[in-house]
Amino acid sequence: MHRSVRALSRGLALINELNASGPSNVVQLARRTGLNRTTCYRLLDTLREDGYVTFDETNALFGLTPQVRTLSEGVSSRDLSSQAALPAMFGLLDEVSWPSDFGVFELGSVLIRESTHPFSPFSVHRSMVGRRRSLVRSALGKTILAASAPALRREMLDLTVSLVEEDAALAKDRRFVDDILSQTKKDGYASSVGGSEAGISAIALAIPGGGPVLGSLNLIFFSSSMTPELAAKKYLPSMRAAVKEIERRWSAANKARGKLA
Amino acid sequence: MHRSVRALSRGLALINELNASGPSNVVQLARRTGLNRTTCYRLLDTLREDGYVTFDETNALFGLTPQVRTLSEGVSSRDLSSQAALPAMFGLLDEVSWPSDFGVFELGSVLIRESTHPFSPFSVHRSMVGRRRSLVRSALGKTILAASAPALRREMLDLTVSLVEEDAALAKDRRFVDDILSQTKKDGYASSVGGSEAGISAIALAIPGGGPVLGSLNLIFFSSSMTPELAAKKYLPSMRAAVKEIERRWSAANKARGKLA
DNA sequence: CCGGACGTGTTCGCACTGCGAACATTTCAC
DNA sequence: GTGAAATGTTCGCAGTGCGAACACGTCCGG
Repeated sequence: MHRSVRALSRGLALINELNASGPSNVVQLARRTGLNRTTCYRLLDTLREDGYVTFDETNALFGLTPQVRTLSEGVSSRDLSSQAALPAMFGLLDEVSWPSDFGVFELGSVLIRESTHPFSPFSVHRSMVGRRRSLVRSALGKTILAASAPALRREMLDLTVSLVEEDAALAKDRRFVDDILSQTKKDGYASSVGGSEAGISAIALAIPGGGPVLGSLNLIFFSSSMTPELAAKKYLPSMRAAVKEIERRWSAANKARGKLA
Repeated sequence: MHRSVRALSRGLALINELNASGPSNVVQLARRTGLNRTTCYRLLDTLREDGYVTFDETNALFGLTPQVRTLSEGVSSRDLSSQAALPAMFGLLDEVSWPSDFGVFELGSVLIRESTHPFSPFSVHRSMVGRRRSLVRSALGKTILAASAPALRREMLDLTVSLVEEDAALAKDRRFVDDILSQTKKDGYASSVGGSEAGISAIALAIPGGGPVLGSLNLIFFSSSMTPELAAKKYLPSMRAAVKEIERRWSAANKARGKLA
């Protein structure tokens, strides 16, 4: 068995933090990552030498350079669902201005695969892709649950119970889950208010895609600017169109793949 | 002075390699990064524990997970020019199917900021963002040169001479540079055949954006499928429309920014 | 059938890397 | 003008991370 390399984990945590919070000074970074301040200096210097980080001398701020994208850029090309989703999400962003995320079920929660957060004038977050949302509390998760066949749904909930500690109780609560299902089916969409973060609401649609549900698409907005009901009234048609387009691209991509194989 | 942390640099090199080449076995990774094989195991195990890497046991292949995008996703949101470019590039991809890159001049060469490579059915490369192209040999670079005012152009070339060893001779060659300018101005676009990679051609347009040139946009295609002249005939109108849209979004974004400041 | 080329996975002792307490200095609020 | 909170640097030592070496499976050509 190989031991793990502490210095690498720590360096990546730093990049993560810089990415999530933007340019920061050393003390902030040290506090938020829990690292010793000197250790931060050393790691940041390394990242700077390698071209991933810049240092603004006048304000003593460290920030990421576009080069960090050499670490991840190729990943999405392997993922057909994301490839299908992102172009449609840009279309949606053009129409409604609010950001949206595309997520898939994985290991008991929803993994966000693509996002137009960085491109929306109303975005609060910097980084969404790779983060997770609750299966039973987020709009993204609830709509996937409601769109799945009962047997598959059971499996998903079981996974949540065993893998996601903070959702285990809710996922076991039959009543709670049934309420999600009936509410979502009645409305035709799922919603959440202040779920992942105070002041932020979302509505979401599942992407059926033929077989087992592909994933789901949400739309994020400020709770103060409108209720989920109003958002649904204004934006559901656009979202439905986006879902349709994702399904179209998805099946087109699959067909192209079939030819190769 | 802080010394640098070798383990971190090595780990990042591994991610880079995985990103550029896709899932690989340990020996390939060790060879390509120049690391000891055991060191690779140790670093990869660390990355796996942290969720950045998966291991396919049956084929003994290591690959990146979508989580690596938590390292970089937020970066583009700070960069207005990229924010303006990507949506337009998706539109272009929809029309022509060939991938394109958006690049800006930096430190004597062109830094690729956005790319639709991962989304094109014809893409050869996995990862383009963050890589660099020659100022004097790539289509992307030549069109920026031709679109810049003489004084600025001189400065750019000087930077290239002093910072980019392999281009220094060409950048100093007055005749060579003049040829680039007259050719590009005559055609209305710049091109390259097999410049960065054998069998790959490109044509490119500058994005003026009012003041000093914003950057440039290229279109990539197989040299065997058509000549640059033919590509220009077929695709220049679409590219020009994309350039227009980028400029539009750019000035809109700047206006919005002005209001905040 | 056997050697040797090439792959995977693991062990372990030691050197040197990376750690962080401690110190010097500046900035700023009150 | 004084204290609280930054930034930036030094340096001796613990222990992390290193990689040579080992064990094993598989494929291929002579």
